Amino acid sequence: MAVPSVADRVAAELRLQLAEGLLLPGARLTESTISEELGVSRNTVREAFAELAAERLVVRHPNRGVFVASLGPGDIHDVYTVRRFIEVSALRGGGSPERVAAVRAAVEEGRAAAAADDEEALGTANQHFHGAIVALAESRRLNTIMGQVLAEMRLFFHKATVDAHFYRGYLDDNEAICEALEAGQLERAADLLLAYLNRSEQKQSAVHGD
Amino acid sequence: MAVPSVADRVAAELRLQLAEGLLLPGARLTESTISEELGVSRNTVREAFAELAAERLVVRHPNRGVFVASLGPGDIHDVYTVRRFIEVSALRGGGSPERVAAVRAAVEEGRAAAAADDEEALGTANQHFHGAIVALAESRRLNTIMGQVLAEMRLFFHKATVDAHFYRGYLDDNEAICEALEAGQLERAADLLLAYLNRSEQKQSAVHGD
DNA sequence: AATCCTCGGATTGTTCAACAATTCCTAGAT
DNA sequence: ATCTAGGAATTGTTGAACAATCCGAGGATT
Repeated sequence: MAVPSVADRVAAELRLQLAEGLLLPGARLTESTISEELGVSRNTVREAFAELAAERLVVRHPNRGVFVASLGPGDIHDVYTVRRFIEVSALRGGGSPERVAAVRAAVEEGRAAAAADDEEALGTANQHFHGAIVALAESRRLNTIMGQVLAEMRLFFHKATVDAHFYRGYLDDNEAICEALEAGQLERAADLLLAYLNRSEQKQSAVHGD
Repeated sequence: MAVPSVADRVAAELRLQLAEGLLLPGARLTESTISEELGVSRNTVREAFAELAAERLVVRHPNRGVFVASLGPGDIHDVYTVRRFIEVSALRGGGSPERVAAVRAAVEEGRAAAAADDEEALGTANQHFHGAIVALAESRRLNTIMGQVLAEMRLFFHKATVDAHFYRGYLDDNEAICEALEAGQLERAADLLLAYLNRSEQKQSAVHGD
């Protein structure tokens, strides 16, 4: 029951292609093309665009069309500001044992990916880790906000992952943060996470525009 | 230039009616009615609905229609959780003199409204106050998130404002928080705000369902 | 009387076709 | 080289149509 609407499925398909890196930032999405490509009406594509635009994955230029969102230096800082606010607060608040276990699971997922030399899996494991931190707060709204932010970041992380060992250095950070969390040293964990985010932002803005 | 699209104008009109309390939570919005009422196509109304649904002002029940969002007890707690995370972090981070001045301005706006016995204005002044706190962070994304949260709250605050002096008690809280901020006592300001939010949540969940 | 069933009526989900408005590109004129 | 005028292409919006789904009102059954 409760089959997702066609518009939702189109949006999901586009989200997938965006995450996959098939559609690069700045690329144009023409309604008619997608319409016939997916075998749906132009109007339905339009509704899907509205969804994606609300999630900031796509930008609408009136009368010009929709384009894959491309984040400038200002946006990168902005995204990290949101992450600092939400993730650090969540970590400082701690969480139930199950939620803490989920954080630990994400760390192990990262280790496994590193052992298998799977950079792709390493990246998603890292995102799971930060998602699990926000999930500590048990807030539906914060979870969706974080989900959108992570989706936004996937958009321009593709450039970064060219550097094979990009996420490698984060493994120990995650481990340390997780240990502090498990030990109940919330302030310390929060400080570690904050430092991590600051470093990550610097790296990112170094890779991208100035 | 850059005339907003018709769909945007419809969405804006509905947003207005929602904030105004003309459309109460749970009310149904039929496409055809709004369509002829505003003299636009049903398809356009549909796009407007997509916008509002993304802002959580409205919920879509598949094949049943869209309804004005109504927040249950869990949602109230959730909204306050988001506010605690974002507002407190923003306050703790301080801001530029101009942004601090904006917070002060919101406090004075509240005082003026109280002097004029205008409960309506008092409510919006209070929202300006909290908006100004988030604005300290100078983050576009945090501002829009906060805007959506405040819009969500306006939806069910109408019940509360029946009590004529509901916001009255907040005036001194805001004053104290603002003074601490101006004095650079950020931790103290953050503590005050946190206490305020906790009290406010209790009041709200007392007024609404258990 | 209460429950179940069926059948219309109404509304949503989706498509299609059309047209105005706008942008972009190109070719020609100055 | 710059400017202007067309013209093609795309978006924005409308209107109508139809299938799918939901809801309520009676009727039949126990």
